[in-house]
Amino acid sequence: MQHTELKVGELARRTGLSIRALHHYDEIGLLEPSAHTASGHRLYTAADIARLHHILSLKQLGFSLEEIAGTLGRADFSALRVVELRLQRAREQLAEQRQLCERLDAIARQLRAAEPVSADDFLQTIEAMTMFEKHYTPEQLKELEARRQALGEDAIKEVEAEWPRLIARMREEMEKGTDPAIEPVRALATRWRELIRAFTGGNPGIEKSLQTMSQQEPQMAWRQGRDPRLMEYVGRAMACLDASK
Amino acid sequence: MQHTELKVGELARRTGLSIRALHHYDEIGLLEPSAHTASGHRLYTAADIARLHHILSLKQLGFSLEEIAGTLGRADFSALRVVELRLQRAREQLAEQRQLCERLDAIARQLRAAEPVSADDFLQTIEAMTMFEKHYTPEQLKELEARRQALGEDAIKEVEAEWPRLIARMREEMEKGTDPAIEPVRALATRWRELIRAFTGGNPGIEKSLQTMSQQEPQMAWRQGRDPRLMEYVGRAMACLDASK
DNA sequence: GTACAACCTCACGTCGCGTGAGGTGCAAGG
DNA sequence: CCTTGCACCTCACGCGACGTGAGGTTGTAC
Repeated sequence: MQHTELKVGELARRTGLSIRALHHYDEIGLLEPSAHTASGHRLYTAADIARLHHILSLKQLGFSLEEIAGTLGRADFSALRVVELRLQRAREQLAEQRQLCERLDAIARQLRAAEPVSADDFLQTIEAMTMFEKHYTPEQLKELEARRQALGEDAIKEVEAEWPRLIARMREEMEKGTDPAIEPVRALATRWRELIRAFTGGNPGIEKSLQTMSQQEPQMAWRQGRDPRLMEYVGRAMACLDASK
Repeated sequence: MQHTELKVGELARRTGLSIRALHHYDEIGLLEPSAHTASGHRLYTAADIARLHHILSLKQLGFSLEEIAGTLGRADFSALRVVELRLQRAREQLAEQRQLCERLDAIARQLRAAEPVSADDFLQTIEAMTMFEKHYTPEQLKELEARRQALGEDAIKEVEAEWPRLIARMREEMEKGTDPAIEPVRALATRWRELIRAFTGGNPGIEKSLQTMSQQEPQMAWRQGRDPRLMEYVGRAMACLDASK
C-alpha cells in the first residue's frame, strides 16, 4: 500500500493551482477530496486527481466553475452543443476585444500625430471618436480612415489648423452684422463648404451623418466656437450661395 | 434662470446608465454632483455632465473606474503613454481570446468529425489537446494541423480506428511471449512505426515532443492500453527491426 | 521540549454595479 | 385633509474565483 494519496500542498504544487483554490473547490463542492486524515487534513485520491484534470481542462475552455460542476455532474449532455455555445460566446468577446484594440490604436495614432497633447485635448479626442462611432456606420468609418491615409497627416493638420481661423473670421462678420449675401462672407462660406468637403469627400451618407451628429450633440467640444447663433448665420450664407448660383 | 441641472433619473435616461451606477460613481467619489436640493436629491450641473462624458469615454477604452478617477484627478499625465499601456494590455487579452477561440474551434471540429461522443470521449479529447498545447510549440501545432488538413478527416479516422486493433494484437503476442525479433511481431512493429510516422510526418522535433510527452504524462488517456510493459515490448521489437536492417 | 513547515477554519476584500427593502419629497386628484 | 403614485433617498447583501491575512492545530526533526 503506497501512500498514493496527496495532501493539498503537494497537489497544488503538481497542478500549479493555489492551495486556496483547492480549498475553494472543496467549499463549493466542485472537488471534495474523498478522504481525510484523522486530524482533518485533505487527502486526494487518484480519482480526485483525474477529476481535477477534467476540471482544469474545462476551465481552460473558459467555462465557469458552476458550468463545470454541472457538466461533470451528469454524463448525458451534448458535448458538441455545449462547446459550440461556448465558442459563440468566445467569438463575440473576441470581436469586442478587437474593436477595443482598434479604438485604442486609433487614439494612439491620433496622439502621436498631434504633438501638443494637453489632458483636455486628449479627452476631446476620445469624446470625438466616441461620437464618431455612435453616428457613423463601420463602412463610413473605414472610408473616412482611407481618406485620411490618402490625404496624409500634414494636410489634415493644415485643415484642422484652418478651422479656428475661419470660425473666428466668420464670427467677426456676424458681430459686425454683415449681410451674409455679400462679399467677404460669400468667400468665407465657400471656404467653409470646401473644408467640410475635404472631410466628407462628398459622400452624401457621411455628410448626412455629420449633420445629424452636429444637431444631436450640440455640446460637443469639436464645435470649438460653432455655437447655434453662428451656425444659423453660416446657414443663411450658404443659402445665399446656392440661390445666386 | 432655467433649471439646467438634472436629477439622477433624467441624467440616467440621457446617458443610458442606470441610476444605481450614478449612485455608485457618487459613492466612490468619481462623480459627485455639485449640488443637492434641500431634501438631498442629487443635482448634476453642466460641468458634472461634461465630466461624466469624459468618464464614459475612458470607460469605453476599458479603463477601470479607479484608473479613470486617477486620470481625471490630475491633468499632467502623459496621455500617449497611458493609452499605449492600455493598448498593450488589450492586445494581450486579444491574443488570449483568439487562442481560446482556436482551442474551442479545434474541439468543435474534433467532435463533429468523431460521431460517437460520450462524455468520457469528450473529456479525453480536451485533455489530449491541453497536453498537446503544453508539449508542442505553436509552430509544431500548426504543422500538425496542416498535415491533418492534407490527409483529410477520413484518413485520420481510419488511422485512429486502427490503433486499438494494432495495440490489441501486439499485446496478444506479448502475452504469448513471442520473441519480438520474429515474424508476426516484426510486421506489427513496422506498422506501429508507420502509424507514428503518419502522425509526426517524420518531423524530428515533433517525434521528440511526442516522446517527452508520453514519458512525462504516463497517465494520459490517449495511451488507451499502451501501458509501460507493452511499451517496453514494442521498444524491443523496434530495436530488433533496426538491428536487422 | 522545541522549532518549523504544513495543515486547518473563519472571514473580509476585490470590481462594477444589480436588486431588493424600507423610507421620504412632491404634485395631483378625491 | 388624505391618498395615490412617482421619483428620489439610504442601507446592505449578492455575484465569481479566488487572494490574503489572522489565529490555531498537526506532524516531523532535532
